[in-house]
Amino acid sequence: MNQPDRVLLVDGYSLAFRAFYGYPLESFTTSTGQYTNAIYGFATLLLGTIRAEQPTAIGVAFDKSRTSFRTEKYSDYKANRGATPPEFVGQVELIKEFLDALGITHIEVDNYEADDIIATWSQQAQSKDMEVLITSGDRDTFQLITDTVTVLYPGRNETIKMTPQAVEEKYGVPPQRYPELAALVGETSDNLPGVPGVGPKTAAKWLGEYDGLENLIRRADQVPGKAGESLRQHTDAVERNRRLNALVRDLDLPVSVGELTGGQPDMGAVNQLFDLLQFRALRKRVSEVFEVREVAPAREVTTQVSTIAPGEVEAWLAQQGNSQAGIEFQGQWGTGTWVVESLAIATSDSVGWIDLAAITPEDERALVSWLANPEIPTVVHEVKAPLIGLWERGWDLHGVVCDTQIAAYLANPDRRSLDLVSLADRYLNRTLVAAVADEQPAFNFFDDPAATTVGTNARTIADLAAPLGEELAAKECAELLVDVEIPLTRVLAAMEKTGVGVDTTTLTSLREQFNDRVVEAQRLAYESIGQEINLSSPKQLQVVLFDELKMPKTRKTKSGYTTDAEALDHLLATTGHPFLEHLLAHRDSIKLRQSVEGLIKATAADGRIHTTYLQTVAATGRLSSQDPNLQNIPARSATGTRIREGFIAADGFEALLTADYSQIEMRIMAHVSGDEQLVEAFNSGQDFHTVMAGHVFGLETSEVTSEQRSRVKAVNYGLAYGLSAFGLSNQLKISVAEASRLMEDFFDKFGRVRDYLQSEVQLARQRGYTETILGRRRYLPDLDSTNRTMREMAERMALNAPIQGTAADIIKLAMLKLDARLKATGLASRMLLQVHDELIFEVAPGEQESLEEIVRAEMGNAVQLSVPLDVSIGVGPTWAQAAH
DNA sequence: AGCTTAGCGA
DNA sequence: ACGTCGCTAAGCTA
Repeated sequence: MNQPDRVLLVDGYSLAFRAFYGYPLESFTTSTGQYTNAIYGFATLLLGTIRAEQPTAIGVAFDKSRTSFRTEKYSDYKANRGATPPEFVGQVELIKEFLDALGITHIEVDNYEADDIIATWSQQAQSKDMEVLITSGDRDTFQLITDTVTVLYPGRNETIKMTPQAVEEKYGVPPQRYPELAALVGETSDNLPGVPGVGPKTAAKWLGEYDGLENLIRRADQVPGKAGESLRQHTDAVERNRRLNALVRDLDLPVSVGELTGGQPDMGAVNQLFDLLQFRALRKRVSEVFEVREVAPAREVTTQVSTIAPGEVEAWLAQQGNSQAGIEFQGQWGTGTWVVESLAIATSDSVGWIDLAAITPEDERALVSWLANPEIPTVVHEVKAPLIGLWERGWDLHGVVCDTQIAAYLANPDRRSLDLVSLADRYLNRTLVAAVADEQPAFNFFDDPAATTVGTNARTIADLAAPLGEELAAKECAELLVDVEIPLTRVLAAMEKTGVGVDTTTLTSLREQFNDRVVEAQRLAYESIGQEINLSSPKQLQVVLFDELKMPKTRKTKSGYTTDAEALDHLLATTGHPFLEHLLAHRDSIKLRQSVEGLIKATAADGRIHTTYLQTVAATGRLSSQDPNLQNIPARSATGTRIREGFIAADGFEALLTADYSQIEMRIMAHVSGDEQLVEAFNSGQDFHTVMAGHVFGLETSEVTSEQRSRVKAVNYGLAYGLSAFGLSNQLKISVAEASRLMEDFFDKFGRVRDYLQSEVQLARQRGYTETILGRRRYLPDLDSTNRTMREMAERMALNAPIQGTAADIIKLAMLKLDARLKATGLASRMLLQVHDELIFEVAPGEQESLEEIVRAEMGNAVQLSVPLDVSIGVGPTWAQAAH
């Protein structure tokens, strides 16, 4: 290993503090409330220094705590320092994460300060003939300056390079005497008073005349004047100061200076961190700064990919035996089409690429039976789309033991980058070059350019199985993957492939109707303000509402005042201006028109809409639906519900059937909390919210008013979300005091619920994660955040994740059971959609009764809880009419 | 292209 | 600061 010859030593806290005060807090706050000014500034300053100084090795030292051997010797040491601002504290860990991502060493040592670490490194460096640069805002480090040791000291506008000459010039003493001067003068920032009446000038003069502090003190009686008198009276303080400001140069460090490196950024980790911190421009700086220094960048692994020629597929597959294989499919999928064009298979010792356009019938037979063989364990990344592609060909894939995307999601469901490039970087420390579309591949007659890309991905997928498997095993989520998520992928694939039927005529007519409303509302709106503005532009609306019409200001947003429906309603109530009415009507209609428009556009050639379910997005374990989102089709307003009239059963089917769990989250709450009254409320068979209200207000159910019922209902629903009295008061339009009394009444009667909620957060804080009934975890490191907003948000997540996640678990189990049951009974009816707590089916002729029975049974018995899982079912020719 | 605001669902 | 989890569309800014 090369000896570094120019080492940069950084006092971490010192630099972080300088950054904290140098960058305004208000401008550096993420949307989640995380402060980032110190991190941003730290990164900027550090990268700037690296760029300017080009060190070959870097080490960062942190103070381990506010106490050290110095405070033991002198309890007032640095005692004048105010409490560290809480906005700063939370950023230090992230700064360390940033350093980790850059591959820069940072250490701290019990009982010693960062400067002592730096002094020791500096000492070690000198015996190795290395040049040393120190970044520190503490003047104590000046004692380390020599011809080869320079301190980069932050000045007002620029960093000053403190060399021996600079110290001599500024203070009149050589660097090694600087601490003697400081001992005489005192150091207010360290709470070390010096000799009163003695400043740097006198001190420097004395040190020169008497040849150092030791001699000065020995001959103190010869020092003339008032200052001399003062010195004699404060000799003890001076000696104490000198003892305390001497840096320790022979610490036992976990990392010696020779082991420091120049850093090697892990761009995956940097990007992940910067995503979190919402930094953008800084990424480029990182790569620029480190590229200039020619740090070995990519751990690129070249994969040898063999193109399996037509006619050779069978032999090649036979050669692979039944060993575990990673598969990458290449093709086109989305909006109702799924085409697999080629695939690569990676086993432990080879990678083969097969072009499906060029295979022989014998090849195809061999490949089809290889893919369908459940005895061959296969690993795929994001298997759902290509699986449908295989089905389109009449093929199938069995034996999937791991979907690397889902596995990575289960390991940490809050992670957003689950693409292969990120996983390769994270788990294999391997850089995959993302395919660049506009790059012209060199022409090669024999090798398809797809072979290399697809083959490399297959290799990566195969290699990811082990580390992901280990992580899941350690997190006890392996069964969840194998028994639930992977089988569910097949069920979802079938639902997507089937799609849901729409009646284009109905939708088109709806679009017309909604459009008429839009036009009319717009006309009236323009009329009422005497001008034409873009009603969809919050910015233009603000001008009209607040500047021109001088309406009272609403709640603030980042760039002005909100014009959301709630605020407009309020303005309408106070001002009665007709514009607001028309504006709201316009908003409403334009939204509906757009929804219908989207559905029409999304209708595939087969007259059906094929949504895509995302299995790895929602941090709680829910599914999400995309392109189009069929999980947010209007349901609450009468007009909105009309859109559901456009969803119909296809020809050959007699109706749609919807089945949903009633109050599933409250039932889960009853089960996990074990609250007897809550359990009983569900078992009573009476209206749940009314029974609950009866308990809360101490009334017979028959005496409960609808007002009381709706209040308790709001509490019921809010509970699982970590509802606050404020939130409840807002929702019910009652005072905070009233809301908090209501919550107290509730918890008085349902004490076990309160206990459960409290213990849930406590357990999550202790373990670092929450858990659902199936062991699905969600990691919540922010439970320990020093930032209250972030911590409280994490606490609400900790309350909600087990409930929402368990509900997701339950319906996933129900879907699996239903799928199996439908197959086993040979019914032609099929499952089409999932909307969190609801499933929608297409009923085949004559099957309504048996389907209803099966659905009720499998959904109701998906798991056994201490309360029944109530399922309500509706049937009708359209989704609207199948509602109940 | 990416952010902000708004609004729909569970 | 003040209830969780999502997706989409539009306007606006860079």
